[in-house]
Order: sequence, then C-alpha cells, then structure tokens
Amino acid sequence: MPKRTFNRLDDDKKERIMRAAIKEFQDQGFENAKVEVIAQNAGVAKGSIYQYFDDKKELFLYSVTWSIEHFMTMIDRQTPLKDMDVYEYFLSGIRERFDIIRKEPLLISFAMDFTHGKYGSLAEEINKELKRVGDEYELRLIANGKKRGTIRDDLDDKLLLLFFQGVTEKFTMRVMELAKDFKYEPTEEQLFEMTSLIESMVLLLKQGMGRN
Amino acid sequence: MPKRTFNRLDDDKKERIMRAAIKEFQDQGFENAKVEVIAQNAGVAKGSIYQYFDDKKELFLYSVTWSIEHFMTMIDRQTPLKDMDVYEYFLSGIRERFDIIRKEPLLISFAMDFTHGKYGSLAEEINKELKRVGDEYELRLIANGKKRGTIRDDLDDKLLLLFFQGVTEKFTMRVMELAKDFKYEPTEEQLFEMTSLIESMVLLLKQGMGRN
Amino acid sequence: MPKRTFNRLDDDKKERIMRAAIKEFQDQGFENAKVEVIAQNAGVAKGSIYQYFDDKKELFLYSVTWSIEHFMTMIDRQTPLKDMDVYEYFLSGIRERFDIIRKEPLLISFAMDFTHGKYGSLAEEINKELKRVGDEYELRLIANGKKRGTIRDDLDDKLLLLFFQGVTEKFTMRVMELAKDFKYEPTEEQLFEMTSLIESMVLLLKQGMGRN
Amino acid sequence: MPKRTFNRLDDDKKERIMRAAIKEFQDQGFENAKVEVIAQNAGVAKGSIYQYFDDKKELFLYSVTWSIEHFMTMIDRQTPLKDMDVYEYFLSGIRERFDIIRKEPLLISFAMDFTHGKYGSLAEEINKELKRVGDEYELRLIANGKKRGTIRDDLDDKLLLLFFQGVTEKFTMRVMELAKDFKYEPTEEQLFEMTSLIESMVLLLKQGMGRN
DNA sequence: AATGAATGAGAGTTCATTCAT
DNA sequence: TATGAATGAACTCTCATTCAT
Repeated sequence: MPKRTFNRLDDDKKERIMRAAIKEFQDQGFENAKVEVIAQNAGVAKGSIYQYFDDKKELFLYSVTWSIEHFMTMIDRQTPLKDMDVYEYFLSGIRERFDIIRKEPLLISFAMDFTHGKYGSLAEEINKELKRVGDEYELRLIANGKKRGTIRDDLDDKLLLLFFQGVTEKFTMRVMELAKDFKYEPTEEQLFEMTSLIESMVLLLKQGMGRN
Repeated sequence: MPKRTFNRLDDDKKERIMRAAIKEFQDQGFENAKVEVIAQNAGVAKGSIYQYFDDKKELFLYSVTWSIEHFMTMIDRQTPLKDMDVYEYFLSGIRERFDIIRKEPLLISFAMDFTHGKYGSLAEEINKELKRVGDEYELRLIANGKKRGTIRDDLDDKLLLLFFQGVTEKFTMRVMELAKDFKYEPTEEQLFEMTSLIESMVLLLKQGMGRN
Repeated sequence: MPKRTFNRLDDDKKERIMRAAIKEFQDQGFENAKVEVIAQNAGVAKGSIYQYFDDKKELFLYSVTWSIEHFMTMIDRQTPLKDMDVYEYFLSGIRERFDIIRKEPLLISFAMDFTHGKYGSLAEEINKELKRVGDEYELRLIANGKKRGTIRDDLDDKLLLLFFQGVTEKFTMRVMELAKDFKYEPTEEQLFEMTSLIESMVLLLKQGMGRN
Repeated sequence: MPKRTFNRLDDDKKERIMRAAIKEFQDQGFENAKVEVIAQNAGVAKGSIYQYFDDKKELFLYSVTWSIEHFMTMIDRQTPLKDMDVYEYFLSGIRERFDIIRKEPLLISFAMDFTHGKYGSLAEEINKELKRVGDEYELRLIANGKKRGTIRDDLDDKLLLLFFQGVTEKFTMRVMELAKDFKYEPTEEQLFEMTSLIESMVLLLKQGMGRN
C-alpha cells in the first residue's frame, strides 16, 4: 500500500518511519495521532510522509501490515512451525517468546490492540484476514489433536476453537500485563511466575478439551 | 457528571439525548462523533447539549455511566442476583438475556465495546471500576463453587478467574455476533443454536475447572 | 435608557443590579462581561435583565449614566459648587473627597476608566457630553481666575485649560493609585501623603498659570 | 513571541501581516478583532496566522512589540537622543515629529491607545516596562535640568515628573487630535497652529517647573 | 525526491438573546 | 413580571493535505 517511493528508501529510514508511526498510533489512537509528530520522530519532513503514503489511513494500514510481517519474521526465526501438539505449542519455546516481548514491546502491544478491535473499523479488513489465517491454523491444531487422541472428539471443532481461543487469549493478555508491570525486563523469578501461568493454562486447557 | 439542568429535564428528553449520543459514539467513535449530529438526532439545539454537559467528553462519560445503569436496571429486574452456582448462572434465564439483547442491541454493543477498550483511555477510570466490581463478583462465585464442591480446589482463585472469564467472554462475544447476524430477531431455531452454544460452554467450563 | 420595568423596581434591587453590572464591566471589560454573571451577582434571573434593558449595550450605557449620577449626588451633598477660586477648588474639601474614594472605589475607578476611553467607542457619546460639561465648568473657573487676577491673562483660555487638565488629571490618577495601594483605608499618615501631593500640584499650577 | 516560521518570512509579508493586525485591533478592539479579517487583509490564509503565532493573544502582543520597535527605529533615525535640555527636547525636531505622525498615523494611534490602557490587562506587562523606561528617561532629563539650573530644585523629582508628564501628555494628545482633524496632511498654516501649541506648552512648563 | 510553508474545511464551544411557562 | 431553559450565529483553533521551491 505504500507508494513506490517508500520502497526505494533504505531499510533504516523505512524502519524509523514505521516505528515512529506505530508508536504515535499506539500512544494517541488513530484520530489523535499527528502526521507531523510521526515525521518529526522519524527524522523526515512532514511532506515526505505524503511522498510515501497516500494519506494517514494508508500509513496506519501499512503500520499494521508492517508490524505483522516484522513479527512473523521474528517468530519464524525462533519457532519453526512444525506440526505440533496443541499443548506443547505453548510450552515449547516459552523463553524465546518472552524474548520477543522484551525486545519488541511496542510492536506486540500494537498488534494486540488492533487485533482486539481498538482501532474499530479501520483495520477491519486486515483483521478479518488475520483471524481467518489464525483460525485455520488453530483448527488444524485441533484436528490433529483429535487424530492423535489428545483432544476429545465428542465436540464440534468450532466449539473447541472458541474455548481454546478464549482461554489462550485471556492468559496471553495477562502475561502481557505482567511483562509490562516488569518493565519488559523480568527477573528470573518473574519469568518463572509468567511461565507457571502458562503451565496452569495448559493444564486447564487439557482438562477442558482433553480426552480424559 | 451532567449539569443540574440535565437532571431537571423530563425523562423522555433525557433518554432521547443519551440514546442519540450513544448511537453516534458507537457508530463513529469518540473523535468522529459530532455534537451537532447528536443534538439533531435528539431533537435539541447544539447549544443545549452544552447546557447539560461541560463538553463532549463529559457527554461521552455519562453515556457510559447511563448505559451501565440502564443495563443494570434491566438485568436486576430479570435475574435477581441470588447466591447461584457458577454453572447455573449462565443457564438460568438465558431467554430473558436474549430478550435484553433483542431490545437493546445498541446499548449492549456499546457496553461491550467500551469494556473491551475500544475508547482507549477515555473510559479507563470507569472501566477499572467495572472490572473491579465484576472480578469481585466472579471471585465470589468461584469461592462458593469451591465450598459447594463444584469447583476444583487445587488451583488458585485468580487462575480460575482468568480461565472462567476467558471462556465466558469468548462465548458471549460469539453469541452477540450471532444475534447481530440474526438482526436481533432470532427465529426459534436460531435461538436454539445460541442456547446450545451456551450449554456447550458450560460443559467445557465444568470439564476445565470442575472437580472431576 | 432602561425600560419602564426597570424604573418600577424598588431602589434596592435597582442598585444591586447596577453595582453588579459595573463590577463585572470593570473587572472584565465590556466584551468579556457576562450577562449571566451580572444577573447572578445581582440576585436576579438572567432573563430579567432583558426585561429591564434592551441589550447588554444598554445595560452598559446605563451603568455609565448611573455611576455619574450617583457620583454627582455624593459630590453635591458634600461640596456645593459655589463660585470658587481655581486653586482653592482642589484644596477645599480634600478630606471629603477622600471619603468618597474610600466609600466608592468601584464607582470611581469605573468612572475614571470610561472617561479615559477604556471602553472605546461604546461610551463615546456620553463621554463627549461629559467632557463638554467638564470643559465648560473649568473654562468658567479660568475666566473667573483671570477676572480676579489669580490667573495670567496673556494666554488663551483653551491653552490654559489644556494645562490645567493635564496637571490635575495626572495628579488625580496618582492619588487614586495611592488610594488603591492603601486598600482604600489610608492611615492618617497616608492621608497626609496624599494631601501634600495635592498641595504640591496646586503650587505647580499656580507657578505655571498664575500671574507672577 | 512569534514562532520561528514567522521570522523566516520575507520582510514585506511580515509587515503586511503586522499592519493588518494592528489595523484590525485598533478598529475593533481585541475581542472584536477577527483573525479571519486580519488574514484576508494581509493576503494570507487564516491557518497561516496560526503557523506564525500561537494564538490571537500572541498576535496582539507582538503587534504591540512590533509597533514600538518600528516606532523606535523611526525616532532614532530622526532625533538622536543627545543629552538635551527638557525644554529644547520638545522644540527640536518638531517638523520631523509631525512627519512621523503624517506617515504612520495608524501606528501612533495604536501606540497611544495601548499605552493609555485601552486594551486593559492584555498589554499590562509591556506597558509597565514601557512606563519604566519612559519614566527613567524623563527623570534623567529632570535631574539634568536641575544640574544645569533650568529646573527648580526645591521640589521632589517624582513630583516634577508627574507635572511634566501631565502637561506634555495632554498637549501631545491635543496635537494628535488636530493631526487627525487635518487628515494627517496639515497645511502650512495648520502646521503652524500645532507648532505654536507646543511652544505654549513649553512656556507653561518653564513657568511651572522652571527656576524663576 | 525532500522539504516545510500554505491552505481551508471543519469542529467544539460560547453566550447574547429569545421564548415558554 | 420573573424565570431559566433553548437557541444558533459566530468565532477560535487544528491539522490533514497540497504546493512551491
């Protein structure tokens, strides 16, 4: 969605602009975010922003896209998405995941906010697509679980998905809150607290949807 | 928070104004909502709004308060908060609850949006208080459940609360989505679909946090 | 200029309204003065003000008139305008004059402000008339002085008037400033300071325009 | 007090804006002056004014500053402030002074109005400073006069200052009135009338405060 | 391509005045 | 006549977007 001119910029400038934009949108919301401020914080002229994007909305939309892509790259680098068991999925690579939170708190909180509808209809289209992809992936996890016998097969997949997402999202949010409280630099003890929260979550997931 | 002049208005006018405000805020978001439009839809002059409220923000804040109070009155009238079992809590009075959704879709979607942080920091204070009250109530349900022996007592109350809220909120959202899809006038069949969704939810809740 | 309804009010209410108006105009200036505030401070309803006066401007104009009349009454009661020598004019009844300042600082500062053009073109007409009357009176003083031989007769009356007014106005302003500094309750010592200021002024007047 | 953007403008535009502002403030007073009108008369967009000044008040304050500075420059160019006798001070360069009045009637009447308190508390701070500087300068004239023996030394300097200012301000105002009556283009005869007014003033000053 | 000044539509808010009781 | 709620014109200020260099 950015114009050709944006893609021609060197990576550093591109990143500076996107991070400045994301920070401003996250701090102020879309309406109160000022293009001027974004430009200043990125170290470019206000007019330049309009050389790169049609308008503020496009800039926002690309902020969403960019944060997702940036995020994906980091995840992929760390936890290659093998065909995994639902429960293991959360337990494996916890530390790596916390690492991402520590390094990119801004991107993550931005991502959580727009996926949770904070920006209203603005990111609707992208969100639908994201949800579609996410649902699809998690439905596959559930189908696999059923095959493997780790998930009860007396309930509809869609129902199980709701349950799965409800529980994991709530716990994830709580973990993010804790991370923020710890200023994104948790001590070992605090890391342990977060980890055991995830473990309890998995326990409850197993109880609820597992084949007992 | 409204001025004395607002309280002196007759109930009909008060309600017209609040509903016009809520609709506009819900449709457009706080920033894009126009005081002029609210006034027009309520059938009063723009200047009158400022006789009733200090500014747009106060109007919004009172919209939140008003919708909560209005909502509470309806609920209280229908499901008197007896000392109830966690699981029954959802099953009892389902039809009455659907009735509220049917009658007040605007209020409910507004309430859901601000409790889910759509209005950012604007409603923060009220939301914190709402969350505190809600958490307290649900923690009591959980404590009661443990005493009665319907909830496992090997897990911390706070953990169980996260689980409980994660599951119930997700399913509630889904039910709301369905209601909207049904244009808030579900057929008997559609009502059945929604009801069985709730029943499945309770089943999963029991499995997860019940004493098995 | 007030409507008939105003004149029918009892004197106390009339005075309350006029004083509230004068205070507000003096404190805030014409544009920033709020009819609402005047009404409140006078203890009447905002609408009532419009029963008494056509509009805010009329109220202001009458404030000017009222303060002049009120002022005149007080002066007349104290220093009956006999045919007086220019220099004696200031020296006689100094204490009585200070009494007025003490009792009516608001009225006096209001009067000084509008005669000095603080309210721009608003009070122009009244001011012209006031100036005409004042000039006439002082020209008579000067003519008398010439006849009596206490004022030099080699200079035009108009010139002498300018001189006379320039000096007396400046010293009067200074005395008012002092009075304000003394919170309108001067000690005997401070009264003496003010008095000797006036005496010095008379001395200088005599030197400048006297027949030496 | 203007923003950086204003200082970067070319001199012509700066001057157009300041003159448009001064004219509007002078014609309408601060409250009734419309930013829109100022912008139009200066040939810029309304929004531009806000690129140059924080708000209307800043624009006004800078109008005062600008007019003083502009004025100073003109005076300095014409009457270099040598160490001068009080009486000569007025007689020297009369014609040059009339020239300024002819060329800049707007600036001068604006300056006279704000120094005489027409804009109330708005220009208070600047006025205090102006008065301080003016008083200081004139006190020095008086002290010099005493040393030279052209001013009586039996009276306090502050008293003499009051007398001096009272007389000179009154005559100056009268001269300004005449200038206005003459549409700022006096004939030789009218110029003579104004000049002899000043000469009479000096005569009276000498009589009053001179060593006779 | 980069800059930052210029633009003007648009919104919130104020308050003198009117109006209904 | 007294009241105070209702009205809406009018004004300041913002800021996304355009434009000229």
